[in-house]
Amino acid sequence: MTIEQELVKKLRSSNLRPTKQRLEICRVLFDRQKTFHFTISDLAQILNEKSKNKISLATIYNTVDVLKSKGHLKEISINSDKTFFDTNISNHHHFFNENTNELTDFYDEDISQIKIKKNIPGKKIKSVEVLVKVANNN
Amino acid sequence: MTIEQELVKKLRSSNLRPTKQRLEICRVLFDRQKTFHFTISDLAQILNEKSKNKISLATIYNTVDVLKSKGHLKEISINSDKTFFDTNISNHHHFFNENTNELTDFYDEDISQIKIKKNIPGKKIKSVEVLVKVANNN
DNA sequence: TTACCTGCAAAGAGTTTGCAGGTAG
DNA sequence: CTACCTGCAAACTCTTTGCAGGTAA
Repeated sequence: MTIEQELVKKLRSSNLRPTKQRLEICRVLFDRQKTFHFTISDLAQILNEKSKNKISLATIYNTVDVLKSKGHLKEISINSDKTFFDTNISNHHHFFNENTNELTDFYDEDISQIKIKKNIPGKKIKSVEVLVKVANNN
Repeated sequence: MTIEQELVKKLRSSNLRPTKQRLEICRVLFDRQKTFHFTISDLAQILNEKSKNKISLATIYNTVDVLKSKGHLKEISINSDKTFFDTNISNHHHFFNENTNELTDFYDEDISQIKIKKNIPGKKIKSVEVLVKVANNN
């Protein structure tokens, strides 16, 4: 399957018609090697630089929200004025660089096995995410 | 030391004069047995119910921000439209109940020891926080 | 008295919504 | 052709700021 076909499939599986705006958004998000951490304004800026015909913020918000609700994007739990998203939807963890506000992924193999010894009656664990905040040594 | 004196001390150590508005805020935050997780609007609502003379939102934001910057409150990393704070400033972890949006603390003793095997050159680890999302079984 | 504080309202920033015109199927 | 989609602007929510009058020390 070509990348373009995969993008169309992602959109269709989200009940979204593959319009040219949405395909452009999906290319930025998913046609890349490394996972991508972004805010809506990051994404809007990249889209504006890439193509001359600007895509409305409303369309970007709408598309990202639907992709997230369908599990193609993950929202990252970082308190910030803006909402962060991640194209890596697997269960993984983050370094948050307090000096630059940059996020870096890390995986279960980079951390000792986590076992939660306390449980909440009637509740099921949905995810376990570790956020490691780092900063310059000085 | 009486509780009232402790509140005054907290404010003074934050370079804030103990005005009646700020004392009222501090009473809600710190004069309690269990730790308190809240958003600014939670706090404002409690303050408004408690006393008839309403405290301005600006004052609440300002006071909470200073208390946080001085280490008397902690900001919790949860992606939400609102910012969450915690009166428990020790290093600890959270359950986040996706059904009710409620937070519960848990401590190092409730989780296996966490060892980060990957490190970032030139950076020092400031904190390691685990967020466990839970939801109803159905 | 002087520096700091409060409340209000206005301003900002991020996000959502309503609607008229446009496009995929 | 019809249902869905887009862009724009207005609306909304949370948070910050400016300022005139008030209060702690």
